[in-house]
Amino acid sequence: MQTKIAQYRKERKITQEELADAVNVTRQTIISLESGKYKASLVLAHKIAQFFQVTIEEMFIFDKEEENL
Amino acid sequence: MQTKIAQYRKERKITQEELADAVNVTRQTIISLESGKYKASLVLAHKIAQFFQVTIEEMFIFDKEEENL
DNA sequence: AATTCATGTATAGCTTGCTTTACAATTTTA
DNA sequence: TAAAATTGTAAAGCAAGCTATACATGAATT
Repeated sequence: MQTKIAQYRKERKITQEELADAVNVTRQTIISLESGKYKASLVLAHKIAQFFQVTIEEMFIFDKEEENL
Repeated sequence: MQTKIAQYRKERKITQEELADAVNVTRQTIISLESGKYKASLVLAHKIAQFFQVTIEEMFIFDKEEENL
């Protein structure tokens, strides 16, 4: 899974810490998500997408093993 | 968090087992999601939403503690 | 009434998301 | 260039998602 978190964050000139605070997780969590170390939970994904005013599907890009069809 | 999994599943006359097989988890997992025992992972949420041809946001309803605003 | 199908409960165990802390490296700014 | 801000790495530990298995209940069909 890839995410556009870093991209959107930089576009809007928001630091990892600001984002972390906004969605109520630690900076470590943001770093790990951005670097692909692990995947966000559904609720966190929702919070992040909402913060950037986009849908979850727009923010997180699933790859083929993660699809059904 | 609430989900429309059971609702959509019944509407389309799909059994828990069929859904479980379709998204590659056990029936237990579907039961637990439907009964609110725990929340789906992002990838599983995506698979389920995709199976029913809806967005994640349409399938999963977040409550206020899970929002930012 | 007996069988079958769909749903539900319970539990032990593995994996992974997330936290916390501490420290290192890189970039920015004064 | 020195200080400050931002990003990164590492590791131990807790909590939660998910599996696997086994058994119970209820509805539907014959």
